[in-house]
Amino acid sequence: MKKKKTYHHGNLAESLLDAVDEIASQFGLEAVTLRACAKLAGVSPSSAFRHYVDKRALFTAFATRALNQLTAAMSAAKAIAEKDGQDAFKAVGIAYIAFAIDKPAFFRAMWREEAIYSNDDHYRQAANNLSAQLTGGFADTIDDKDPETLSAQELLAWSAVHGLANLFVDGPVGNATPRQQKIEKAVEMIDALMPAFQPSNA
Amino acid sequence: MKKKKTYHHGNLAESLLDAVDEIASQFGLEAVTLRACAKLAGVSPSSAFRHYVDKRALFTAFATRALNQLTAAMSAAKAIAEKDGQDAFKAVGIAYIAFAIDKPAFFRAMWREEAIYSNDDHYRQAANNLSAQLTGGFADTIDDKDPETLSAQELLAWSAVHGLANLFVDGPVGNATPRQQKIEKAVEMIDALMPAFQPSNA
DNA sequence: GTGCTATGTGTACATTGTTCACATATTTTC
DNA sequence: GAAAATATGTGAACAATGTACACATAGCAC
Repeated sequence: MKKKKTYHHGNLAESLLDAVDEIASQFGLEAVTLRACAKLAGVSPSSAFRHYVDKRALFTAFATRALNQLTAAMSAAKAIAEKDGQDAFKAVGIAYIAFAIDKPAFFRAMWREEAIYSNDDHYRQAANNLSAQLTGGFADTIDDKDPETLSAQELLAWSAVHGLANLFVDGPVGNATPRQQKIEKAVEMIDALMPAFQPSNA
Repeated sequence: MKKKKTYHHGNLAESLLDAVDEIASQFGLEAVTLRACAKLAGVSPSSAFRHYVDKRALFTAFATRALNQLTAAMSAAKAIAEKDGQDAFKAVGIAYIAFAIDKPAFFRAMWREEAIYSNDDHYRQAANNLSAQLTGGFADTIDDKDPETLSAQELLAWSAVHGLANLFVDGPVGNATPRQQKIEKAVEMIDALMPAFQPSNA
């Protein structure tokens, strides 16, 4: 039940992502260094390049993973809300913001345009899925859809949620505020947003 | 009319900010290196430390400057809108998003929590001013105000605008879209938001 | 002028991303 | 099952970067 002390690691690509996860969680994204990741995975620095062409490629994979985690969290929140007969969008929006609050480094990693290859296929796919999950309550199709085709209301919904998440994580809002109060602020904001989604305003 | 070839530079602190500006504009934030800035300012690398304790401090100063530029742009847009009898918030919101589109590196620099000292006094002040300028149309006081005290509607307004700006700059929205279309999208989004600000929804 | 302080220089060092020739494991092929 | 081919990990090296420090030079106070 130990590490098989084999020369080959067996699952290094994943392990490196776990290392990014670990270091980013504890010390922030800026502290994530290739060498530290390699060390955490118990492997020499240069071995990372067998699995990722770049540090940037590693970050891209990590961003993709984070996007998928957030999408899953939203999906779970939606399922619960629907079962309880509550507003699905509200639940999904709160899940989005809560994720940003709880895992700021992950949230930052998802959108670091200059530090990832944002036209990577897997990354794009994950971003599309996230977009579809968030705006799913609005459109007829929950299918995977391109963020370019969002309606004004869908774009508004995403923007508001995404914006508050960013203001909490990287902005001057709620810096010294405990988590619970931030969530309440988020609920208030989404409540204030609801009138924009009345059928009469379509 | 040349550089006075004096041993002392005379205005290095500012010149270094100009260098960040220049490099970030041309090659992005990630390309900004202390040594490159020093070279651009015509000075040795170590001299930068006489004016900024850190690279991070330099970035903080640059972020502050960028915040003030954005605040000024919003202020100008507001003045024009008021003179023309147009909706002030809409004009200010568009100015915010347009700034992000036109100067993405500057916009990113403003909110890089992990790369700046976000509790620096000047930075905080600039962020407060920006907050006040954006939400000025809502509150009774346009005075400098703490972002913590924003109402739900003010927070919604900022979140929506900030969110779309971020989606354009670092997100999957509008990647291949020409500037003008992004602006139109922004106008649509803000239009969709307006019902949330009706007095009946206060 | 003589100091005092502010500002810029040059050298040096540790850390980082990355490369490359080499070593070792795994898989394929006969 | 041996040999060949391929995949995966290693170690030493390099250039670039942020930063420290002892020193040089400028500007100012008296």
